[in-house]
Formats: sequence, structure tokens, C-alpha cells
Amino acid sequence: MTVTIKDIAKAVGVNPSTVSRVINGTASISEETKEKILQVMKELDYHPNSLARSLVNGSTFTIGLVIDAGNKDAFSNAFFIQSVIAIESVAQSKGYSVLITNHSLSDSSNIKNLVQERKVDGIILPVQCMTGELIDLMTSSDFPFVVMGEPQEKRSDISWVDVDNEQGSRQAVECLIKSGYKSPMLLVENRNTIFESKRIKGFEDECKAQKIKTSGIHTFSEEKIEMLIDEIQKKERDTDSFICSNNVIAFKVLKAIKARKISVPKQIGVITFDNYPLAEYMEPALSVVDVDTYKMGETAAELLLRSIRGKEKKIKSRLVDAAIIERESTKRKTK
Amino acid sequence: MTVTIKDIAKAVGVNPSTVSRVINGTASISEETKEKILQVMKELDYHPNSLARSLVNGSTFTIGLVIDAGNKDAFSNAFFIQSVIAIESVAQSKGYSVLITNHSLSDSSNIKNLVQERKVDGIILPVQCMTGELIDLMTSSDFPFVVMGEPQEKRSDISWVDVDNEQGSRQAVECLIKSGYKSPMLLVENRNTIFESKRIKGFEDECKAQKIKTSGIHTFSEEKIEMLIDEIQKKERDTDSFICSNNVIAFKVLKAIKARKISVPKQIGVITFDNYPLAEYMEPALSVVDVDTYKMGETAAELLLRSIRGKEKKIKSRLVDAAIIERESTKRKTK
DNA sequence: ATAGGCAATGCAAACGTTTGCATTGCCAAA
DNA sequence: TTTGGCAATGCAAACGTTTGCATTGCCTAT
Repeated sequence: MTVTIKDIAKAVGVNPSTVSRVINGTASISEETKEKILQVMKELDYHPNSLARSLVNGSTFTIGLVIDAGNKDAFSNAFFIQSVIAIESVAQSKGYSVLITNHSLSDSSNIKNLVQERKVDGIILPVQCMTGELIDLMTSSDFPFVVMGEPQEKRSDISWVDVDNEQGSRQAVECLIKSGYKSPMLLVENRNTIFESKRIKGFEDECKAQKIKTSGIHTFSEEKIEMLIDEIQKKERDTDSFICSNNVIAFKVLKAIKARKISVPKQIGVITFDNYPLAEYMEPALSVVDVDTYKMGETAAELLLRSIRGKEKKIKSRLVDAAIIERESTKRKTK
Repeated sequence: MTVTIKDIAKAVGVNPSTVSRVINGTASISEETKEKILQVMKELDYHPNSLARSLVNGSTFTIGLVIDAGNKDAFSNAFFIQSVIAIESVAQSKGYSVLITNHSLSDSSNIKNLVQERKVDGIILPVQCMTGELIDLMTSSDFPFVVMGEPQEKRSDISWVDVDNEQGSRQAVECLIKSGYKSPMLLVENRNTIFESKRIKGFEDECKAQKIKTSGIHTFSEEKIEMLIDEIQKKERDTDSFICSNNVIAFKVLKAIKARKISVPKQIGVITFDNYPLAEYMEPALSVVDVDTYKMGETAAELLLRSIRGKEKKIKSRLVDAAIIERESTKRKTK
């Protein structure tokens, strides 16, 4: 049926082991036989069976990628697919395949299955999955894995990749200042998440460095926004720009501002984290702190593969730079 | 190291084949030994090695999923992830794993690799991938595969899943009529694609059925839209609503209309294909023809697995219903 | 001329399963 | 009492590779 190494061997009149050695370049073989073997391989359209291979050498050349199916947030999903593509891409370039699995918080059996039965060589998983049981499971063995997103609790035995939220936040402030805004406000969703706290720190640091008096940090809610903007309109506060921690906040802010006939970017500037594809179609087109999710995936995959292949014991984590994409919503100055 | 079937056998004092039979329930085993074996399996935390298994029984219980990495369109990507999740979900429920690979139009080596070396049992691939070489490759053998999206050329030997564009288009018309609009126009991107032609047909059929005089079908371009809307404003045409073939068209139309201070939905109604997550945050919130991409993935996976398992020779294709989500942009009547 | 070394290859076991066939009892039917 | 059948299990080959060890020549240094 399918042609095996034995068929090649028989056709050439040589031992299977010789064919194997030619394929893997794992011993010196005479030019003559090598060529004959290669030719027959081509003629019979031979392809090595990776199963048999894996069975003997104990490595499947496969990595597991768990995706957070529970996450109905279309926003993060849209981003995530770029990471998936990136991961597959670097994996493939090193000869690895990618096995995906959904993860439900309730049980981790599918992840275990990847490791224990499918024998993947390593795993990439989103930080949302790193709940109690799974953390123990992963860190207790020295099984290679990389987390997408910085874990809440600081642990030295977890290797992760995340965007540099602190730097992104600093850049957002810088962008506003450069455009002539003087009193930015940071709107966050939940101060307790790690990425929000980083953004807060970046915001505070950069404002201090730029020696400006900020309008502070506020937790977003629709009512609060209405109130704040009313105050701005009545000149009761001198806030002149918002940094929004995600696109939905930005849309709502924009809506509230426009409802009051206040001009963006002339009177108020708006910049937001997350470059959701439609952001550029908004009116005005939204300036954003862009996260290169492709790069994140790429980095995660590289980290994982290095850990798998090199058996590096030192666990590394990495921050990926955020980048400002300046559109209309912050263009106060006409340069 | 890892515990194998032999370890179990030795511990119980029985032959490995007996253990295997217990695991697979493939022969009658005395209650007594069966229980002893199951217990030892639990004690030693045994997990079958799927590689060895696959090697002998010739099936990997793995399906390949190819994703179109070349597709930089964030819109379709955002949708696609839901299909991925669905596919993995049904696969898992039947004991299958999912191996993903990117596909570049230039060569199909990575897809071949899945089949020839990784030995997947079947493949799901987006219609964009079905170019010449690959069509031949897939249809020449009787290897199970399902295409996401209806192929351009009608072939009876290709099994595919797509959304019912014709029905979606009819529903869009119906929605507009019900809201009191009288003369809808369909805006498409490229008449030659199969899905556009279906939408055109659905549009024409429903308009005929409803006995209304349509404003026809137009290929979208920014200039043409400006012109058309100018004409509407000058009462030179009685078009009172647009069905847009994708979200970007809809945004541009909305923008052009609003720039002329024409009211949506009062004067002009707008409905669009593709429920891009932000559509509901637009002003006014966009009514859409929603495609259940999760359902599409689910259907594709079910089709594929049935073909793999049942070895059904009859190739089936399926249409998934589209559904209208009525938001603000078509609410002319206040019911 | 002889020993030692190395290049080129063969042999067979191993990876962890499954499965067809053979074997062993035991029980019921004749 | 013999025979036939069936339930319960063992034996060994097979799946397609890789790899340590053994073997065969041949070449070179002594």
C-alpha cells in the first residue's frame, strides 16, 4: 500500500537501516548507494511515516496550542488568530506541527490528553488557562510550556510572553503630549488585572517624566463617563484627552463626546489600546496603541522550541513592544 | 519511564494482549482479571500511547485543518476562529485531535505533509486553497476532505459547507420591506464570485416575490456611492435602502450618507452582510445578515467525521442558514 | 607483510500497541 | 465417556522506523 523504507531497501538491494541513514544523514554512505536510494525514493514517492519515527525516537515534533474557547470576546479572538498563524509558521519552519485544543475551565483533561497520550513535545497556552490545578501540573514536571500573557502571580518557574503594557502606556501619553494635549486621563476596566496595573504605572511614570499634571485614572462606567464629559463641557475640569484601555471603552467615550457636539480631536483627544480592525473606520479614525499579536505568537513559539530543543533549563519571558498608530482622533495640531 | 501496557501486564501477572483487550473491550475477559487490570492501570496512572496505537491500526484519529494565512483580512479571520473552535470541539467529542497548518498559495507541501507524513485521517480546508494542483490531489484519491465555502466550479466530487447566501439575501430584502422601505439597492464587491452571485439571485427573487421595483444591483466604489447618494438627495432616484455585501462597504456607505446629513434609518435604511463585532457599536448600530460561523465549523467537522468513520461514499454538502439581526440602521417604523 | 583503522553496510532489537491464531480448561450435549 | 464448543488467555508477528553493535573490505602506516 503505502511505500515504506523496506520497499526502498528491497528495490535498491540494500538494508532498511541504510535507507534510514541516508534519509537522516546519520552515517557515511557511499555516494553511489546514496544516489540510488534517493532516486528510488523519488520514483516510488516515498514519505517517511512520522508515527513510526516518533515511536522510536521519543519525540513527536508536535507542539500543543490551547485556545480559550470560553472566551466569547470577539475582540481578543480576532487578535488571537494572528498568534495562531505565527505559531504555526515558526513551528513549521523548524519541522514541528501544531495540535490545537480548546480549553474549558472546568477540566483540563484535553490538555492532559495532549501531553500524556498524544505526546506533544511542548505546549503554548493562554494565561486564562493557568488556574490552580493546571499550574501545579505544568510546573511540577519539567515539561516545556510557554504562557501567552503575564501570569497574575509572580513565579520564576513560568515562562511567558506578553505585550509591554507599561511601555505602550508611556507611548500613548507621549503621543498625546506631542499633539498638544496637556491633561490626559486613563480609563481602565479593572485595576486589579496585571495588564491594567502596568498601564497605570506607565501612565503615571510618563506623566511625571513629562512634568504634566494628569487628570488621573478612572475606572470606566457609562455613567461616570457622561458625568466627566459634562464637567469638561462646563469647564469644571481641564481634562483634554482620554487613553482608553480597550476599544469598547473608546467607542463609548467617542459616542458620549459626540453626543455633546464636542469635537474630536480639536477639543478632546482619544487614543485606545487594542487595534481592533474597525478602529480605523470610526469617525474620527481612532489612534491606537497597537499590539503585534503575530509577533507575540512568534516569540512564544520561539521560546518554546528553544526550550524543547536546547533543553535550556533557564526559563525566559519576553515583552513585545507596543506601537502607536496615529490616526485622526489625536491630531489636534496640524503639523 | 512512562508506564506501558507491559508494565501493567507484568504487575497483574498477565499477558500484554489481555490488557489491551481490556482497554479496548475487544474480547471477553473475566470480571476478576478485568478489575485487577483496571485497578493497576489507575494506580500506575497509565495512559495509552496514541502513536503506537495509530501505527498498528492505521488510523491516527487526527484531522487536519488548514487555515488561510495569506488572508490578511481581519474580518474573515475574526469569523474563522469560531469555526476553528467548533471544529475542534466536535472532533474532540468523537475522540479526534486537530492538527492545523497554514497554507500559502505558492505551494501545498504543508498540506501534503499532513496527509503523507502525519497521516491525518481527513482534512478541512478553506475554499481559497482549492486551486488547481490541490483540487486534483484531493479528488484523485478518495481521501476524506471537506471544503469551507462553496467552490467556484461545480463539481460533484467535492464536499463543502457554506452559508446560504441566497436565503440571507432574501431575508435582508424581507427585513427592509417589513420596515417600510420600498426600493432597496444591492451593493456588491465583485459580481463574479460565487457568493455574490447567490446574493444577487436571492435579492432578485425576493424583490420579484414581493412585487417591488428594486433600485438594482451595483458594484461598489467610493465614487459611485457618492454619486448615487447625491442623486438620492436630489430626488433623482427613489432608492431608499442599501444591502451591503460586506461591512467595509457598509461603513463607507454610512459615512457618505451621514456626510450629507441624511438620516439613517429614517430616510435611508442600511443592512449589511457579515456581523463584524463592531457593527453594533456603529451609529446607528448596524442591522446585519449574520453568519453563524460556529455552526459552519460544526457542520464541516460532522461531515468530515462521518465520511471518515462511516466511509460514506456519497459526498454531501450543506448550507447553513443566515439570520437577520435587526439593530437601528433599518428601523424606519417605530412598531 | 601485517596490524590497525575507518568507511560502508548489515543484523536485530526496540519503541508500545493490536490481533490472528493457538492453547487451555471447563461445561453441556450426545 | 467422549466430543464439541466456548470462554479466557497466551504467543508472536506486525505496524515503520531508528540505532547499537557486528561485520566486511580496503587502505595506510609500520
